[in-house]
Amino acid sequence: MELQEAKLKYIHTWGSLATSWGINKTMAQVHALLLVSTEPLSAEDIMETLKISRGNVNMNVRALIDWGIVSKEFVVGERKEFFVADKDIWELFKQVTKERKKREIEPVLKVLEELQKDVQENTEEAAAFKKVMNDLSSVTNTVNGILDKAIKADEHWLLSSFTKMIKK
Amino acid sequence: MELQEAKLKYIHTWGSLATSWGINKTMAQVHALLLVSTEPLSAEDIMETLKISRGNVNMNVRALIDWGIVSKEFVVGERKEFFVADKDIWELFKQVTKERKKREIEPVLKVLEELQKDVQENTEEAAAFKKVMNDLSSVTNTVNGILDKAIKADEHWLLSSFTKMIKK
DNA sequence: TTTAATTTTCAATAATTACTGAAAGTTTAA
DNA sequence: TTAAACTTTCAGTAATTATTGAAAATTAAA
Repeated sequence: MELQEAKLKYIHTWGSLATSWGINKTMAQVHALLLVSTEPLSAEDIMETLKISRGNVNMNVRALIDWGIVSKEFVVGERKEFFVADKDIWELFKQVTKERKKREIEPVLKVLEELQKDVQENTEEAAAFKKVMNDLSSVTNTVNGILDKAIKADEHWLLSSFTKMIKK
Repeated sequence: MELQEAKLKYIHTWGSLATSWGINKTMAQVHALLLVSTEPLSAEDIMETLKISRGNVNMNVRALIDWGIVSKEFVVGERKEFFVADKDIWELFKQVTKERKKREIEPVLKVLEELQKDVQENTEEAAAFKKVMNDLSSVTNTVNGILDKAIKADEHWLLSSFTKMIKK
């Protein structure tokens, strides 16, 4: 397979996979494009390669910057902005984890705790409900703690720790 | 807060949170409803509580069964079907993890490996591309392995192993 | 069998989400 | 300054995804 063909295949595959992860297709494609680019790309470059509008590029690049996985880069002699994606995949994983944790897990914990606290009733049914809320909190907290450690870890450490843990 | 009110609040909150996880809102609400029900529920019960159509109930209950987190239950003297959700939250977490792994992670690995293999070119650019694909595979494989262990673990073991690991 | 109860399917439609493109806003070079 | 280059915004529209509801299929009691 030609390199360019492989790059495009990666970009398009990534776009469709993203959908199942609850991530906007175009956002995933823009990120994929920047990830396999050797050079920083301008809005025009992205528009042309992905065949999307300027507005769409702007919105999605902005979202990627907001997620902390793409940054602006200045190119000498050029007035317009260029964008790059960090090529360190472990960093990428950690950053995405950090953001999803903040956006998608922490709000869950808040609601679960609130619901347990607010029910005063002392019936058996209320106890069962509180237990479910409590168990949900407990599992979510465990996962959250593990993700916290992953975010702070370097890849090698994480891998080796898990290997040890798993062998036990 | 009244117990019934709290249950409804949980059901609705869960529905909106699900959206950000790439999960259908109604599917999440049906599951939440079954999770906080003390009794098995019929399609009618679900229709009334969530104010949705019979077709919608049927499709989403079916999907939940397919995910392995809801099951049919027969009620003596009743001809129609009733549904229940397993109340063990750790089991729920493992089952969801298992399914998402199968549906959303394993296909990624397949594509990444394919793309590395298929590029013959020996330029510097091709090497860079292969490195990105390889790093993506490597991180994904690590995560996949961890999830595999989690799926087989019981909650207490996982929690204590992680605690030990983290303290080190 | 027949028929009534129940479940399933799926075309039509509604709701949601994403995208376009042009106008408004901002920046920088002359 | 001013004007060209560039970026941002957002109302309108397109594309996608979810839901309805009624007809078809299935099941089981009479």
